[in-house]
Amino acid sequence: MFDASERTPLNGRDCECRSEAVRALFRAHGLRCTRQRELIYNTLAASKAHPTADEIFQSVRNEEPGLSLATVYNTLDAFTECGLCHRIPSPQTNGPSRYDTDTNQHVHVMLDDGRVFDVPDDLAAMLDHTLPPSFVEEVERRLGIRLTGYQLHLSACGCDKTGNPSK
Amino acid sequence: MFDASERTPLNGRDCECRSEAVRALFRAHGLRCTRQRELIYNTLAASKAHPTADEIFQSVRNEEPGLSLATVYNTLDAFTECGLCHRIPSPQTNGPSRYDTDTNQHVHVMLDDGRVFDVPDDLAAMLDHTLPPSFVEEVERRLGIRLTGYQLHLSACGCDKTGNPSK
DNA sequence: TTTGATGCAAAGACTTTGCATGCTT
DNA sequence: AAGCATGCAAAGTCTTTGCATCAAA
Repeated sequence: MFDASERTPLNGRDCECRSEAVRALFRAHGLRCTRQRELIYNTLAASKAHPTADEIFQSVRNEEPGLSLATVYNTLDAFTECGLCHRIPSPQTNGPSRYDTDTNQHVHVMLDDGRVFDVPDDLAAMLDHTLPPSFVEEVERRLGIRLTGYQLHLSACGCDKTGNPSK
Repeated sequence: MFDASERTPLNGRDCECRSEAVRALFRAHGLRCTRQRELIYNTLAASKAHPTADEIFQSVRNEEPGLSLATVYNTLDAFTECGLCHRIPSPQTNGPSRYDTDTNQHVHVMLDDGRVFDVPDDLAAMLDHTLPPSFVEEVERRLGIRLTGYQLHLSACGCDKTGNPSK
């Protein structure tokens, strides 16, 4: 989609020369355009590893040494708030949240070590992704709540070369 | 199952008179029997609200004023470790984990405010709970991991009297 | 008696917030 | 010029850990 490595080598202060597509995306979502936000967005979008706030921070810091971790958190909040990314809470206690610009419904696998993978779409298609409307209605009626979404979480551990669970 | 309110009124220091069933359960799971653990287990098992460590702490503190929050955490870890309960990580950032002695597979609804409900079994039965074996095999093969479990999480918000989403 | 559990306080991981300054609009 | 974003440090929430003491096996 937007690849951090595609940005111009004009690593300067002049924002106007930078990825107009991202800036348009920000405007469309009511976000101000700042250099920090662009870098953070590009880094997040370029990764398939569902990076943590700190991982993004470390990565962007190379190009933007003054960057603050608080800004990364604030920015990711803003993105999440306006639908530009999803926050994936950690399944571990005190584990860091992870972020994903792919806001389409998809299935995540959470590893015991905290990593998160996407299940490839062709595999996910083997599952029935739809909740029966009657189920949704009944749950809402009986629990007095309004369902807003759902997620299938697979749990897993990594494997060694022999295919046996590691760790 | 085990109801805290069913315990004998001998609220004394003599453990031998207390719920032998729970003590047997602990032994069967390789856990030492202590007054604190019994109280914590009974309180957790008596609740359907998926209480947090702190909620359990507050509740047990009435009968066991010396109880430490650290002990509650340590105990819940021990329970979780040996399969006596499940830990439900919070979907919120910095939100407290919740605990559940019902270790059967069941569907949870996570409210935006952090509460967790069980979906009644008769409703959950409307869903197909099984992952196709071919799906599991393919995921394991292509991602190089070993699937250990899965969970369907519904997201929801509470409703006001009119059935409209609240908050 | 040996080993593990408890209580306390301190530390730890992650995230948010207050406030002065600076950049966007 | 007005208002939101940034950076920094401090604070906040939840959880874990070190250590001396105590209870269970």
